[in-house]
Amino acid sequence: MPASKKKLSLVADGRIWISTAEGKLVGKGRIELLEKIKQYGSIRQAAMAMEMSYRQAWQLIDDMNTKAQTPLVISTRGGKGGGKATVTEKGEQYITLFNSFNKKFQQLLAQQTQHFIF
Amino acid sequence: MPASKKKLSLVADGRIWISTAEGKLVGKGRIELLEKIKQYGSIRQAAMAMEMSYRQAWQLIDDMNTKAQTPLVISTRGGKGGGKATVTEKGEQYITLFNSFNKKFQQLLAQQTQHFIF
DNA sequence: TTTCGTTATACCTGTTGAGGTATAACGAAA
DNA sequence: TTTCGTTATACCTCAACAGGTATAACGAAA
Repeated sequence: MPASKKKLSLVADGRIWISTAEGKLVGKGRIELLEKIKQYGSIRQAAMAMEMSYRQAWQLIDDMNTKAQTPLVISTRGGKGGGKATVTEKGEQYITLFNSFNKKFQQLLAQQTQHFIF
Repeated sequence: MPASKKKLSLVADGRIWISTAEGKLVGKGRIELLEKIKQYGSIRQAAMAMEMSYRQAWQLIDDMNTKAQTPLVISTRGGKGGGKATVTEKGEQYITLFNSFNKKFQQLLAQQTQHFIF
């Protein structure tokens, strides 16, 4: 088989998220951010772990807290350690909800990709 | 219920496409474009029907034809009517393939959205 | 050989949004 | 009251991209 006619492999791909009427609430990146905040207790450290600027992380959190009725992340500044951030119970719920949704989606992608093999 | 606490309705949302190693091959918009070309036999008229510039439509088609081994659209210029465009058999196959994939995806979204009602 | 509507392609420009930098605010602990 | 690391927020800039405009190429029909 010549290089110019190398077999074309097709892959089912996509992205998912959970929306409110105001638009996107949580997707893969935001959920990962929540998980890192839960792990480190700090927005800054979570951002660093994801190789994302603090500014960007903060904006994502602010957007989530604005769109959801209940804050998903609560943060305080000053004091020991300079400040901290914690994921609320509601935030945990979204993590669980999205991961379950995403698992089913990944299964669909894998299944469909199989169908693309002629 | 005060307006500030209006019930938050969550929706499972997302986008899907079929990729090659070179990246995105076809998604919702491109498939719709193929269908319009099939309908009108003209890139320009298909673009107009989708309220898209000819330029953009042409770029999408060129990208599809480049990434797929076989052209999905064949076009000729000059002659009666100024030129024309037809969707190839391969193009038709992608329309069918994607629409089937998309149907299952839409079912997943609907099903998941049900789960979001607490 | 002129007309016509389309395909094909080059070029230019404004915008928007991603991202960095800078700095104020904060409060517990020392 | 000083220190410290974080949260919170303003500001600026540059590149990438979307999108329009312009124009060449084309060939059947009149």
